[in-house]
Amino acid sequence: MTSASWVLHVDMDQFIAAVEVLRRPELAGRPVIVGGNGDPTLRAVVSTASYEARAFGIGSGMPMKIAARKAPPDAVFLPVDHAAYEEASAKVMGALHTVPGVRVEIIGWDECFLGVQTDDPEQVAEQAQRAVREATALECSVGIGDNRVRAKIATDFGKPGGMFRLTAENWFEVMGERPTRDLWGVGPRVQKRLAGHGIRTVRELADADEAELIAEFGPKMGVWYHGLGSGQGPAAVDDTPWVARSHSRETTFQQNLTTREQVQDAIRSLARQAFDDCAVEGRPVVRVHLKVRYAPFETRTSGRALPAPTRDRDAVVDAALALAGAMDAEREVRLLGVRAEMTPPGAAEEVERTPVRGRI
DNA sequence: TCTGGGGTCCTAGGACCC
DNA sequence: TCTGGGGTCCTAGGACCC
Repeated sequence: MTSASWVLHVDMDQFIAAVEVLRRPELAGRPVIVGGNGDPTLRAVVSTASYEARAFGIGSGMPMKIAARKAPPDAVFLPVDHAAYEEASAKVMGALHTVPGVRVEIIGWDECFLGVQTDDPEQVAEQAQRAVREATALECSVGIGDNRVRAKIATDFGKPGGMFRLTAENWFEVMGERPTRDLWGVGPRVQKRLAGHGIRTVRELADADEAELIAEFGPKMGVWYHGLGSGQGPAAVDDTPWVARSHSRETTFQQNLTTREQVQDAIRSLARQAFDDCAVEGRPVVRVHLKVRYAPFETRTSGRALPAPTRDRDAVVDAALALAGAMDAEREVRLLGVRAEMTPPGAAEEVERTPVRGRI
């Protein structure tokens, strides 16, 4: 007998908030909001809100000031504690590796794909949930699909703590009448551009003229979006360890920077940190990017190749400063970011890439 | 009403080469 | 009257995801 190939998407429920509640059981049942340094009067955004907080309309990505306004009196604001989440994440991924027969592809702190050959994917999903629960006392949801796109989208239908199967068989029944925005990889911009062609639902996207989509989005993304309408996507799960291509450091200033000296000092500091992150990996830096958010809210980015790959920190700092000079950093600045891009991993064996934004 | 910090990949268009 | 055609490299910027 031959068993079928399945993709499972495992997603932790309210991961960061759950980790916090785990070490402070007295917070259970209360609205918990984690973001910035925990002070909701400062410029920062919410990393995760517990389900109790979400009931008040608070969600991740929301400014902490707004969250504070919406939150009830018994809400708890906590600072982000990366080390704690990394530790919990490692335990979760370790537990998933113990599930028999699965390949694990980690795609974030609280998310991964499992690849498995089986005739009973629900049973594997249950094993995964049990393994995670026993190792960490945390809950997760599982999406089961015949490819990555369907598995990923399925997960939301299983939340919290459950599972859902989405395949070619029930795709249109489940997704057909939903807005294109519900598709993984379609954000507000693309949703709008699709609407400009009269495409509002998933089914309309599937039925759209591919040539029209290619004209709008280009040869790769046009074809990709069209396929996305019918839930098409890659099914491979790759468990080779992820290799970073770049590292960046970014800071939002509580008080806007107003002088050239302030801006240059900040860029020097950020460039050094970004360089050091690359140096830890032992790979030279080939390119520097700068992101500047001017007051009130205009953002500009720019990048420049270094004359040659370098392990010299000062060369990277100088390149960042030169970019700043070219970017009119005279104006009032509220955010700066410096990204250092490294030589590509294994530049020789360039792999065929899936054309999807973000990490699929 | 006020918008983080960490990433990846795609497209357009100009420069340059043959 | 118009100003090749194809390829590659680079910069700038856009969009998305967690």
